Order: sequence, then C-alpha cells, then structure tokens
Amino acid sequence: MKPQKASQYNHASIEKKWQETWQKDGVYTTKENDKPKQYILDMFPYPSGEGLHVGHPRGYIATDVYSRKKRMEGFNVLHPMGWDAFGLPAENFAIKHKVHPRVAVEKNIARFKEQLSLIGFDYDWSREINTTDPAFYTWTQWIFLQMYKKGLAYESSEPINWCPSCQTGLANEDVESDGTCERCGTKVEKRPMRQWVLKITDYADRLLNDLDKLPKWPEGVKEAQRNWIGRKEGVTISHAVEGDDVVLDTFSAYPAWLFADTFFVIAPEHPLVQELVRGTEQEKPVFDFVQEMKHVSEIERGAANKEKKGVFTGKYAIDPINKGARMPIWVANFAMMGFGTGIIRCSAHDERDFAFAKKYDIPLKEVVERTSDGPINAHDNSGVLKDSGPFSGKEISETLIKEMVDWFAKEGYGKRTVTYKIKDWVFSRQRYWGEPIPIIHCEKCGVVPVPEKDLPVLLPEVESYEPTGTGESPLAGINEWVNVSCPSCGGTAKRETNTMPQWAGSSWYYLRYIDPSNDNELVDQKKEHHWMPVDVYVGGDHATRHLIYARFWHKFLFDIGVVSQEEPFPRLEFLGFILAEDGKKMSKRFGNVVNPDDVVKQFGADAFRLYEMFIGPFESTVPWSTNGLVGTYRFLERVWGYYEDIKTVFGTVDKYKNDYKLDPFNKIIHQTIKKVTEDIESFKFNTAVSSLMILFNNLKEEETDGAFVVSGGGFPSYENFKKILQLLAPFAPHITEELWHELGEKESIHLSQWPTYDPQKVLDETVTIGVQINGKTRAELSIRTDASKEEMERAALALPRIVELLAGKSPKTVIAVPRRIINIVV
RNA sequence: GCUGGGGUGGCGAAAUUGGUAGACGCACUUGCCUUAGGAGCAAGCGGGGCGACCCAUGGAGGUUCAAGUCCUCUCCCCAGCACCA
Repeated sequence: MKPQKASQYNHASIEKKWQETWQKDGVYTTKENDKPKQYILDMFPYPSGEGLHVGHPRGYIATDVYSRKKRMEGFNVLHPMGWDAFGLPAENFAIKHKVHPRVAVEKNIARFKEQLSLIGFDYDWSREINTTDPAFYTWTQWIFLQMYKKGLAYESSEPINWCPSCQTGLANEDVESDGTCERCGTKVEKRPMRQWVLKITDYADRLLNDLDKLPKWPEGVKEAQRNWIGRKEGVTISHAVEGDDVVLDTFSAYPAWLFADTFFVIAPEHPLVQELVRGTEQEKPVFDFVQEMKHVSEIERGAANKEKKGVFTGKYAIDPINKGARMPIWVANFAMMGFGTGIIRCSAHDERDFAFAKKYDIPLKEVVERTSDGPINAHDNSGVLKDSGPFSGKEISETLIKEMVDWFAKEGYGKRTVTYKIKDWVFSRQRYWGEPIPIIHCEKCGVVPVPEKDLPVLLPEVESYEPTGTGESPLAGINEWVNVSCPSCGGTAKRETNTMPQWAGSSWYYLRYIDPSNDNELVDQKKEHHWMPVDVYVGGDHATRHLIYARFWHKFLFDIGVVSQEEPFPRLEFLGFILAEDGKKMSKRFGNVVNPDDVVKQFGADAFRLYEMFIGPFESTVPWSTNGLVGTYRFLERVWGYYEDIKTVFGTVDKYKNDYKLDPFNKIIHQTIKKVTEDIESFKFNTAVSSLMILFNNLKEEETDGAFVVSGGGFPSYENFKKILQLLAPFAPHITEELWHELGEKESIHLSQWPTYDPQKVLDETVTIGVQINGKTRAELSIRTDASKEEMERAALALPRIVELLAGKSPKTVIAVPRRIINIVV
C-alpha cells in the first residue's frame, strides 16, 4: 500500500509567504542587461469600480506563464502593468458620488492591484504607469503637438457623432453599427460643431498594406481592420445637368452597371439639392422632403428595410456613357452624404434602385440577360453583359470589373478614384476627465500650439465635472485657467477647452514602460531600440479601435524618428472571454459574477491559474466551471502528496538526493519537457497543463524494480523531480517554489534555468500502432520504432487475429507507414 | 448580404496536420475505505448488440489503401461590417 496521508497542502500560507518574499527580493524587477530581451505586454486595464471577475485575469495569467518561462529560458523579460484611467466611467462615477475622478481612480487602482496581487503575477511594479499622471500625459500632449506641426491635427466643423447622454462628440469608431453610443447605448445624433480631428486617413494605405507584414496576427483581427479601413478603387464620373451650371459627381467601384444606369438620386442634405431646384416649381416639394428627412437620423434612414422615399427635382443630367441619354435626378432617403459623393447613379440591377424606380415609375434599362424576375443583384459576379459598348458579350468577373475601371478612366469618362470607409479621427471630447488639448486660441494669431516647454497643460481643478451640454467642456467655465496670454504675441488668448478621447493614452503607453521616469524625452532612443517591438501583445476586444489607433500613432512616431520600427506589435495573441457558468456574459446585472478573490481564498491562486489555462483553447470563449477548477485543485494536491510520499519513503531529502539511483521516468519526463516548452511558446496552455497531468498519472503507475520500491509506485530521480517542478512553475508559481525550497534549493525556482530535453530520449523504442484490414482497425501491433516496412508487414500478417480474419485470403497490397499504421487491403 | 471563426461524448475539449477518433479534466456508475467540509483508492464511462461485429466528428456526395483533417454542395451557431453606390 502506498502510504496514506492527509494532504498537508496549505495554499493560503504558501502563497502569502512567497508573494511577500518575491516582492522583498525584487525577483521580477527588470534591469537593463545584455541578455536577449522579451517584451511581453497585456492590454492594460481600465480600472473600473466593479473590480475584476474571473474572466479578466485570463490574459494576464497567460502572459505571466509565458514571461516566467521566458525568464527561465534566460531572457531579460519586461512584463509591466499599468492603468488606462482617463475616460467616461470614472467621470460618471465622480459626478454621481461627488468625488474627484482622481480619487475614484486611485481607489479603483488600489482595489485592482490588491486583486491582481493575490493571483501572484510577476509584474515589475516599479514600472507601473498611469495615463492620468501628468508625467505621463505630458507626452500624450507632446505627440499631439508633433501631429499638429505635421498638419495631422486640424480643426473642423463638420457634423460629427454626438451622444446626447454622454454629452460629447464621438469618433466613428465609438459608434456601434446600430448607431448607438459604444459606452451607454444611447442613439447617436449628427451635430455640427468645432472639433479637433486627427488625419488618420493619410495613413490609411500604410495601415492597410502593412497588415500583410503581420503574419503573427489572427486573421480575423486583420480582416476587421481591412473592413474598417474599407479601401475601394473605382472611377468618379462627372455629369452636366441640363440647363444648369451644376456638375454631379458619382463614384463607382463596380462599373458593370454603368451602361444600365438611368437615373440619379442625391442625398437630401447635399448642398447641390438647393441649387438644382431654386426657383423651379419643384422647389417646394423638394424643400418639404428635405425638411422631413432632417428629423430622421442617417442611421435610421439606413435601416435595411426602411422604405425608399424620394422626390423628383425636375432636372435631368446628361449621361456621357450612354451618349446623351437624359437621366432624371431625384432626391431620396437612401442616399447618404457620408458615403462616396452623396450622389448615386442608379440602375435596374441594384435591389434598392430597382425598388425605388418601380415605386416612382422611372424607366429602367437592363444590360444582363435575365434569368428570373426582380432585380439582378450587383456583386454576384455572374451574367453576360449586353448593350454595354465594348463590353457587350463579355462575362462579368473580377478581372472584367478591373478592366472596366481602367477603360472608363482611360476613355475619359471618369477619373480613377480611391475611397475609404475610415474617416479622420474625431479627437476632441467635451468632457472633463481627459488630457487637455495643448492649444491656445489667440484673437490675433489664431490657433497657437502650447510651446513644448510649457507642457504638460495640467488638467485644472473644477467645481463641477458635469458636462455642460452646450458643446463646451466643463473646463470652459474656469476663467483663470482659460484666459492666458498668447505665447506668440502676448495678447489676450484662450485655452482650448476640449479634452482628448480615452484612446489617446493607450495609443502609445507601451513606450512609457521602457523608461517610466524619463521626463526629458518620450522615450530614450537607445532603450527604445533595445526593447521594441513588443514581442507578444495579448488582449481581447479592440480589434479595430485601440489596435488601429496605436498602429497609426506608432507609424507617425516612426516617421518623426522617435521609434525604430513601423509596427509596434508584430505578434498579437487574441484571447477569448470567459462566460458565466450559465453561458451568459458575466455581469452584475445577471448576478452571475464569480470573484477571483473568493476563488483564490478557497482553492488558492495556483489552482485558479492552472484552471484558467486548462479551461480551453486560449482564443476561444468558454464558460466558467467551479467544478472544473476542483480538478486542477486535486491535481495540485496530488503534486503535494507526491512530495509527501517521497519524504515518507526516503526519510530525508538528502537520502533521496544522494542514495536513490533509479529513474524509471526519464523518457516521459523528457517528452513532457518538449511538449510543455513548445505548447507555452505557441500559447497552447490547455494542452501543456494536460501533458503535466498525464505525467503525474504516469508517475503513479510505473513500477520500479530495485531499491526503494514503494509498492504501487516508484519515483523519478531527484534531478528529474526538480525538472518537473520547473515545468509546472510558470503555471503554479507558489507551490512549486515551496517544494523547490523543500528540496534544498536556495534561489527562486523562477530564476532557475528552464529544463531542456534530449531529443534522443524523447523517442520511444517501441510503438503500438493499429493494424487495419480495408481501412478498419482490427488489431494492434507493438513493434520497434525503427522497424522497416517489410518487418512491419511480416509482423502484422503473423498476428493471430489477422491470420484468423484473413482466413487464407492473400492480401492485395499492404500499406505500412513506419510509426503510424499498417493497412492490409484484400 | 459580405467577411472572419466555428459545429467532435452529458459538459470543457484532444487528435502527431491524411494514419488506432474522444488524450486530459469535469460530471456520472459500481466497488473498497467508512470518509467532518468540492477527500482517497480500484474499475467503468460515444451509441447499438449476448457475441465475433456494426454505427458514429452538423448533413449529402467525392478523392484516397486510409478523411474530424483534402475537394464540391448544403444546413446551423458566434463575431465584425453593412441601403457601401
């Protein structure tokens, strides 16, 4: 019998002890040295008032495992953590509870840190950063000024998205596809107002093309960015209007139907509409329609099944393509000012246009043989063109579309044009809790940037954080802050009172960790060159927002010589969420939140960490299961119990170390070293954990046949047992540290050298393979790994079971694949 | 509608990238121990059949000695984008 003992595994005391020791000894402090570097980064959190639930730390645990392993492999590891603390939630909390947002943020950060510390992370807290720290945001403002100098930050008064609840303007990226505010779910309105805008469109092509240089990004994220950038090549065609000086421009990326187009529609808010109808008898009906449309938001108008409505302007445009044809011009709800030119050439082949034409009896022309009733849809790339000039008789294809674009441009029907879905980044917010935009408005000089020596422009104290709702930020009310003298002429001037959006700080924060106390420059060039790029960037969400903005800023910083690479994050690991046990999103609202503090208290940080890595593939969304966690807890109890057994059997560690010469588990240990090493590298943590479990299951079963035999189990050698602990150390840092020291080690296991495997020892000398007859497995064969095909065939045909089944029939062929399979075909 | 990712036991999932499908964990069943708290040990656990066997990776075809994996068609689920001109 194996010695039976109650487990002495006391996670609470072990974990507390080592967390304190690691901190005291500065085990995880990153110092500059000559070792090869690894910069491992989490998307830093927004410290909300709700605290963490068990879903949040999944990514942090992954980077923790990865960075611990890298450190043990001899890399100089930078694994920092910080806080993305500007933004609306803290401000709303502050308004509600009448405290300064800074106070709320400090409290939340303290709470987050406390929760994180219980889990035993290896963050280098000496590099902690906070986007609301003036020493940090001075550089956010500095980058803005550099963009301003390069003409990439400009003022605009175009109508922008306005959230009536948050009372601030928003970027397109902050609006959900159903037209609601990403923060609060309120319907977003269009509202003209003065704002600061960053010219991200200047970088659109590079942001798009360089995605191809990121092979280690998930395809889905890259595709989302491509869609968001939305680059389209096509032709812009200009049309003269009969009896008018007006020219109508239309854009087409799909010119297959240009010969079919018979009418125009213009967006109601298009300025040309007024010109077209001024003084005509259509002026009144058109004006009424435009007024009506003003009350309907663009998003509502865009709802897929919205009825098509419009009014005839009474005017005709001349079609240069179908020589001189007269095309009636309509104003219609389905044309959008924000898309293309706001004017559409319409044909029978577009579902929308078709429905509209039928409703108002507008003549149509078809350029494709029809096979069914109703519209022939654009973009299905099928059909043979007719009545289409030189393209008649040609089959529609992607190549033909490209040819047509070229032809229309070459023949002078239109100009080649590229359009983008991505719009310039609306960068001002009419709220308090953000970085002040470092600009001064002078009566005489106009817009004057704050001189760099005057940075940071500190966010002033204010009586009320309430948004004013007038399109001015609460800062506008602080006269002593707003009124300044112009840095250029000394005359009276006013500060810009808009603040930056939440995304500002996160667009460059990863550079700050490199040199967190550097107040002289954004980042020391030499250190930047040493640490960048980030080797692994881990996070979820933000496929298009943060990850596009950060790439944009980084490219800009590259252009002005501050950073040395064009892309900040060559490898991105996207993580899946953890749902509640009921399969729903974990949320206070559903009352299904599991708190990591409770889990850690009951089962310990190690079991929690191990479970979060074991729960499923890192990138997939999976439901939480406290029962599943019990499994990893039991596993750690077994690990602990295994050490207890060693002590019981050998008496002392010294005896185990010096007198025990057997090692029945050498092979599987080497196999596990290989598996765990490779799996951590490729973020396959679930199978790494499973291979460690398999290893321990085997340790139990193996028999030793010499001295120190415990009936029912043998032990690995002292050295090999330490290797096993090392493999487990990144996942379960506390229990392994404790046992490591129990085994007589003085240094931290986390600073020890990662075990390597001997490729020779990984190979089995025999394998069990399946023997199939006509592709169906009928027997098993245990054979030497290096057996030749002939040997395998002979051995398989000699198996009694096979002889019996063949019943004298001779096989047609035998396929023997060494170390894989034997298939006998009869 | 477009794009991306998926559909494998009761559940979370593995599968050497074309080679014995279901590793590992949970749940469950049986037995031992008789156990204070999600304890331990042994055995079992996709479905059907007493059986040798048969059927099984959303569905239907195909390629192959061999398909969860490759090809064609098709049906669902999740995410992002969408009256995109």
